[in-house]
Amino acid sequence: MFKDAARAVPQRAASEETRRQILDTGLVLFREKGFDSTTIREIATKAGLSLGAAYYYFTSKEAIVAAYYDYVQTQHLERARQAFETAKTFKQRLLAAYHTKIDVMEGDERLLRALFRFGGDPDHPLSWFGPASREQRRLSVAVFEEALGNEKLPDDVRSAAPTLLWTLHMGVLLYFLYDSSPSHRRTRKLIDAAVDFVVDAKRVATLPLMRPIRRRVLTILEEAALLPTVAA
Amino acid sequence: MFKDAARAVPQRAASEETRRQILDTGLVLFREKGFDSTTIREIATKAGLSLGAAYYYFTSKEAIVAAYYDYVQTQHLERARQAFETAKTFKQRLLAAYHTKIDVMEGDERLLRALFRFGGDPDHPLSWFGPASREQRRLSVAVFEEALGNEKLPDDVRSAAPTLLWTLHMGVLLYFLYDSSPSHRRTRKLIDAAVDFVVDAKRVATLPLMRPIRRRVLTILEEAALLPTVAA
DNA sequence: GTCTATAAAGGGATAGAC
DNA sequence: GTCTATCCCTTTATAGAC
Repeated sequence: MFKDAARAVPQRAASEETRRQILDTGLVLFREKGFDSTTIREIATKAGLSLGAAYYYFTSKEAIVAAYYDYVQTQHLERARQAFETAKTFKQRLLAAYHTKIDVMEGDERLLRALFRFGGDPDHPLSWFGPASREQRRLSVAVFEEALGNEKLPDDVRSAAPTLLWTLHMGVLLYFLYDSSPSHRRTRKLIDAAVDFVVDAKRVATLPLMRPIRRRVLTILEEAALLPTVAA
Repeated sequence: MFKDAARAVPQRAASEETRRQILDTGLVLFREKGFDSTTIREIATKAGLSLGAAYYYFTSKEAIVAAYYDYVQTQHLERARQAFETAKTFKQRLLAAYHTKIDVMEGDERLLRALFRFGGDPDHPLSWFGPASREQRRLSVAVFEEALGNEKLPDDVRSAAPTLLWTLHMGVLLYFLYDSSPSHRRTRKLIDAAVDFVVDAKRVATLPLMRPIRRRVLTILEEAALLPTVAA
């Protein structure tokens, strides 16, 4: 994830091994004790390395968490695709897209909180919306693009939908982070309800009658640069 | 803002003066150099005090930024109320509520980014949604409650609206933080467009016909604990 | 209650030797 | 690639002046 997540692109297998060692150790500790309470010194020691060595592989503590999100992204795409194969309806595909994301992240809340922490600050390289994380975001949005499949949609909706679904997904993640219900039941329920809403909204928004209103809303969002621009 | 924003409730006027001195100096430096690059040592020195004195008044660096948000809150309420006095329509009141918030914060983006940074992490005392900031949030929502004025609204809408408007306001703030257009023109335009949308949405949502759908959506949000519960 | 001076623990990040 | 040493910072703590 993000610029400088790794300082070195390791050349040898041994080096790749060391990197993985630091990452895994770091994740274990982050999960156990949270982000703040875990020190790089501790990670390095537990991984059998010196402090400096850890910094050779990761430019900062955050970079370790960022690398974790790369993993989440890969996993999400993989699991979602798998689910898409058997999902018949649009609704089922949407449900799969959202639920698989939570599946991947379940158990890692403390870690994710650390990640989320830097998201709001545009100055920060780990910002959710900043230029440094563009590629990450693109991959994240792409899953929702795949979820649309070959659903018949007006052009403007098709081009806006992935970003809108991704935005909803950010909201769900935020909810997830605060959700202390057993097995994240509340998050699961919220996803189900949200997907129902999306399906309804899609039905209404794609009515020919609704085109002018829809265009007006989408134009506002485009002008605000909140959506990729549609060719007029 | 938040628990422990100030360690001491000052007793003497002189002491209040010192506190203000630290706060002001801190804000100047934060604005100039950002949050990370400013040290408490520097704040203390420039304010003509010892390091210990700074810590006597503020438990942490964040606490200084948090104190700034107290000021934003106070200013927002004051300016919004002033604008409400001359605002005739619902739309004008909404516009006032959103624009005055930006008015107060304009020029302080770097500072706000530092604040925002901790918002997403529920473990953090400065979280936007956590229990520690409950009172702050209540005050922040209250402005939007006042914006509703004596507008005629169904009970369920009236009780949900302030929180919904506040949520929109959080979105606007996020946009604001990323908005580098001159004079934040884009943010201003977005607010105008969003308020138009809200006014339309209100019109539609309060149609007697829409009651069942409205109830369904509000119930989902209530069950997700995203809204204060309405008496059935 | 307000503040100075000072020390020390602890951790992020970096420089430079090997 | 890896290590040690070091810097600088936050934060806590303490002793005492006024």
